[in-house]
Amino acid sequence: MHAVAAELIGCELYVDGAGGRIVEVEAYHHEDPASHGHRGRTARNAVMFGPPGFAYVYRSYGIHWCLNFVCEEAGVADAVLVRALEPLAGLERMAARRGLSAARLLCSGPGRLCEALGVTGAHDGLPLDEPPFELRARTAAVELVTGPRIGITKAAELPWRYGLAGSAFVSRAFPRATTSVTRS
DNA sequence: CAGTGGATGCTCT
DNA sequence: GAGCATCCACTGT
Repeated sequence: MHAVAAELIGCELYVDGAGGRIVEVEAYHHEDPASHGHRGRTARNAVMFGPPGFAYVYRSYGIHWCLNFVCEEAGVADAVLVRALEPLAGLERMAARRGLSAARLLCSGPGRLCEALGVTGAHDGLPLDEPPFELRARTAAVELVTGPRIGITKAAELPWRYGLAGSAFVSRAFPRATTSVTRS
């Protein structure tokens, strides 16, 4: 799961052609109290318990949608929350859906990103390697930043938030940033 | 800038 | 009935 999180930074994600480079994600482990999968399978999190490579989409605070990548084999509810993208394609459609034009704010947050890409509960359980999704692996090594996850109360100290070092499109700056370089 | 509070709906206790 | 893996507008410096 951490390997998947680190691997996703720098990849490109599109939904119906709109999207960009993944610059921020968070890892959620099945034994992690902050994870939706921690308390066992329910109607909402059922997709987390399925095979990897599928989208787990849930409603957040009654208002926003959040998109996760399911990791690990079926039965192990690990997932990676996609928190921010650097917009690269479909800028006009994303701006229209967000009611904004500032590229900076189009996809810099899990709720914003889903609104910009048009991701909703209808995408829950869909495979991420087939339309409307498109996922492109990165072609070069990237420099990673890690830090505590955002907006949670349980296990808030775990440094399981991953970012692309120096990106202006992360949802929030990484405090006390420690960096590391991945392989491509 | 930083900090606060409201919107809003669904899931789980 | 509480508690959210959020965002935005508004306040006061």
